[in-house]
Amino acid sequence: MALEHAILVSLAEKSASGYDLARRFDLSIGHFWKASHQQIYKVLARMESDKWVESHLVEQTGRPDKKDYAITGEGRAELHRWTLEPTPPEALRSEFAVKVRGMQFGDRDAVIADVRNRREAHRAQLDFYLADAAKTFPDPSAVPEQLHGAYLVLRGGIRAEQGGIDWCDEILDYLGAER
Amino acid sequence: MALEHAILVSLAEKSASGYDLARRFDLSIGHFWKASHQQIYKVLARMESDKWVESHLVEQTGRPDKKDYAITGEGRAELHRWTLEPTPPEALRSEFAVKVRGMQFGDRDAVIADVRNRREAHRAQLDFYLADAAKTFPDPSAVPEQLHGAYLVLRGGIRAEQGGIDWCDEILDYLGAER
DNA sequence: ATTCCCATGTAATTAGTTACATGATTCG
DNA sequence: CGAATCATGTAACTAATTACATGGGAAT
Repeated sequence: MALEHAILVSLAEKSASGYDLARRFDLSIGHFWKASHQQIYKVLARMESDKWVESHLVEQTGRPDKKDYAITGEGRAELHRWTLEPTPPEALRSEFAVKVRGMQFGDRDAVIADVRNRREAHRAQLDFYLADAAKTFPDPSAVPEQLHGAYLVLRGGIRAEQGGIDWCDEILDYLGAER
Repeated sequence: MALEHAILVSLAEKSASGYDLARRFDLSIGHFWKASHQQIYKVLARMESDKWVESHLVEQTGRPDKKDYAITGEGRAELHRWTLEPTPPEALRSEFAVKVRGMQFGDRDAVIADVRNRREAHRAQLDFYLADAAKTFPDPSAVPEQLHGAYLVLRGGIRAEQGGIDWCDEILDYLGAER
């Protein structure tokens, strides 16, 4: 499982509560690894019993207490060990592609509407990434080394979204539909 | 679950045994929806009890008997109904992206080797797709209508692999590594 | 008044993976 | 002689989703 490692990366950058992690997974990290808060709490508990992370209770007033999780030495060692392993090819699962493939057996107009929809979603995500890039990395040639990974993943996100838009455009053009 | 619908699309194109489907999922369809034979047999059984497919036994000599599965009228109706639904955004899970993001906490050379590896895998897959496209769709402007979906998905595959190569190249260049 | 944010979880279910099992035939 | 292909499954396990649960404070 790689959710553990996504959490380790996030905690190595900065300690956080389960709730914080869930929000991070809704924002930056979640764009290439989705996880629900239920899943995160469950995995955090296992990681704590494995000594990869440790928590301490932060008492708060006016809002619920929280547990702050920090990565341990063992967690950092595991993270390092993990980068030495070759990454297995990931199992693609695109319901959208299945639908495009099967459009002859369904409603052509509905599938075209779905493609337009998807195009808009890609465009919105691209705008979000571009804004993030402009703000966080105004000068790509002057990114501090510890942010190289974050920069390159953001670049990957931008490429993926632009690629998604281009494919949707090709589909719409090919089918003679309006964009 | 969308494995059902991927199977329905495949069976709508042509009847097949579970074993045949498993091979199709290793080849064309599997490039955007992976499934193991165990999973396929399990889902086929459920689909048969739901009356989406029906099977009949084909006795063979010199090799094991098999069950040929065919889509039913109800299965076709379900497939059509499914195309009317908006496709939910899919949950991305890219362990590779997590690793790139976390490379500062690991072994830089190992991650670079992993990127090169990934680039080669994309290139091999791209070659496979390009050969398939040249053979199956020599003239993209003359694709029979019932193959439009297959053509467009293959185009999507080509775009995705090329995009993957380009991203790997950007990473290697940015890190000052040889391609 | 209602909804959103903060914060953490449990329970039940479904989906998917890994390991195991069988057995004839064909190819190198 | 050993591996690959054909063919279908079961069993055990892990991962992920969905639904449920609680409760104060802040904002509209």
